[in-house]
Amino acid sequence: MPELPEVETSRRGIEPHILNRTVTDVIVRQKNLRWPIPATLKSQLVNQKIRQVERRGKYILLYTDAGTVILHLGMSGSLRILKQSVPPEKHDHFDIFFSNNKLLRLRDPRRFGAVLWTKKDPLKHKLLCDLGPEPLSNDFTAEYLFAISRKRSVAIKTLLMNSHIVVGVGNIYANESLFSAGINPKRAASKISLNRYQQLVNSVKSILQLSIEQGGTTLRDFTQEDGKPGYFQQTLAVYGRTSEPCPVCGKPIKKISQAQRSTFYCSHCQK
DNA sequence: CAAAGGTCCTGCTCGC
DNA sequence: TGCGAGCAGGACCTTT
Repeated sequence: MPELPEVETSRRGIEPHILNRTVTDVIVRQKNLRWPIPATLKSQLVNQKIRQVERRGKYILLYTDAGTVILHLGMSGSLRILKQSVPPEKHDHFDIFFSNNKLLRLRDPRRFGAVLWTKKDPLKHKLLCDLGPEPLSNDFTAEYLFAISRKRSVAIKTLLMNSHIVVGVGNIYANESLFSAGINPKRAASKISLNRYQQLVNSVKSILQLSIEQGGTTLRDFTQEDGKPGYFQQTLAVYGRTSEPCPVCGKPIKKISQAQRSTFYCSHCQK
């Protein structure tokens, strides 16, 4: 489910319910996610107040005075705020209970997500310390992408999805951004001009920003039991549209595989 | 061989 | 030769 817009929307959705609330209990039903949920998490977290709810890339960070919970939603994870009386379902692996009779519940059928705990600055954690810039920040520029790509033979789409280059651009938005910028996803990253990188950076920023705004409207109420994401109902130009007409030129959208992910593009509009 | 919104890890090649 | 960077492929899982 989650690309950056949904992770950010999830962060915004849970924040008002848990900020400054005290953890009263932690329940782990299935500890085997991407990595095991630490056995000591409950003893570390209970009685702590959530001091900040932040995001770095697709990681959500719950800061307390004792340490920080690092959450990742993987491919299929979602977070809900629920009353404590709501019974868990099959893939509800992890709950944090709060003093306001609510709980934060992680559901993740494929279990590619993660729940970790660190006592040090989470931005120095192994998984976070080498991440690239936030795509919506001023650090993500055409000059940056141009410079970092000079010796890269990988396809631009693969580069764009590399979280060590820039965080938060998942498969949907890599496809959509490249279409919007008119760049062929197979093009070697080293063979793209500064001007075209400017187009790409503009596209990434505007598409992610729009998606966050849409996610914000559809995911606003996290207290409901079915907080289903809806932002991807938005009109996508190429993603998932194999053989459909390109919205610009009408030629059929092509589907190929790159780095074991599906790529959708228009061979006429994207060079 | 099915594909799905993620990304870490391993092992290889290449260039200095 | 040794070393690091870059890269491809495999791995992790369940559901439709």
